[in-house]
Amino acid sequence: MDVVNFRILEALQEDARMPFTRIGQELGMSSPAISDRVKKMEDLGVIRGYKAIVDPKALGYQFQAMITLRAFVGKLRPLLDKVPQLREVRNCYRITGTENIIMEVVLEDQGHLERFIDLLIAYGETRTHVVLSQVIAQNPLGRPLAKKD
Amino acid sequence: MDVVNFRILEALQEDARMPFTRIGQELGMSSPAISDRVKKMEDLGVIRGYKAIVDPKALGYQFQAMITLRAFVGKLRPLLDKVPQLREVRNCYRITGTENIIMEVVLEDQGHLERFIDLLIAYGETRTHVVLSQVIAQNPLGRPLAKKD
DNA sequence: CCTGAAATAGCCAGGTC
DNA sequence: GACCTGGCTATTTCAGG
Repeated sequence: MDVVNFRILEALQEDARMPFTRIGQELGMSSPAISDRVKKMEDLGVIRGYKAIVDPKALGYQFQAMITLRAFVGKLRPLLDKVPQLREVRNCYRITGTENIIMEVVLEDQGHLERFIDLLIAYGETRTHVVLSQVIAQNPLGRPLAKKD
Repeated sequence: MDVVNFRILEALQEDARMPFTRIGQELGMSSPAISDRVKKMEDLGVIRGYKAIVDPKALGYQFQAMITLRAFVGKLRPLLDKVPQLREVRNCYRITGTENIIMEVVLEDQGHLERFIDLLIAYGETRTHVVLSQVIAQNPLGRPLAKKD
């Protein structure tokens, strides 16, 4: 993980479909060299995949929300098993603090939001924060300053 | 936005580098047809880009955290202006509720976490939740059920 | 939306430092 | 080990229908 790899990561986080030839041009390298490095980063788990970023609003999801949940005793495990089946959940984290879980969800309308919360209250006490706007979205990960290869 | 477009979105959310030829094969269409549809979805803002998904741990970020912040009076605007400059912030949302802001951050170590919180307390009251594990990561967006094209 | 051709890009040797 | 070049294959892109 030298500086070249971080330049490659930077490019691919900005546009995952950018051709290796062009990345190579900007770095003064050939495309096989880039390809080798990318494959190695994929194998090492540094690169976990490539995803299209889709706008929920454009698909008809009127609301986005952050929901924290404090699980009832014995209900955390069942919830963790349930969450992967919920299409509304885009991201879900186990966290420290009085709440156990925080998830980012997309909802089609008010009724959908209500039904979703109803579903959750079987597992714990929830707190819902409707998203007003996204200030930063998928900011690329840079090189850790403390990192000494 | 018909069912074909949603199939394409599904594929590209799973792997943004999947060739259009292969997507076309699975849908019984030619690659130019896929290309046209993708370009149209990009122009409409449905597809906002393509990003490599990078593992923070593999880069040397030891902590990930969700931080909520309740801004002091007159401090929300300055914070919103500041946030885009912070490399630690991967996502940041304005939300409803007693807190105004929630952000997802990556930190290199304990000291980094401390410095970052110190920076934030100039703007408001913070609550930090260290991420223990990510239960769901970047779950693909599906077709809204209520959507009637 | 298709086909078919042209331009690009990715990929597999083999060779160099 | 990391990189380059050359040639082959795959993919994208562009035209016309």
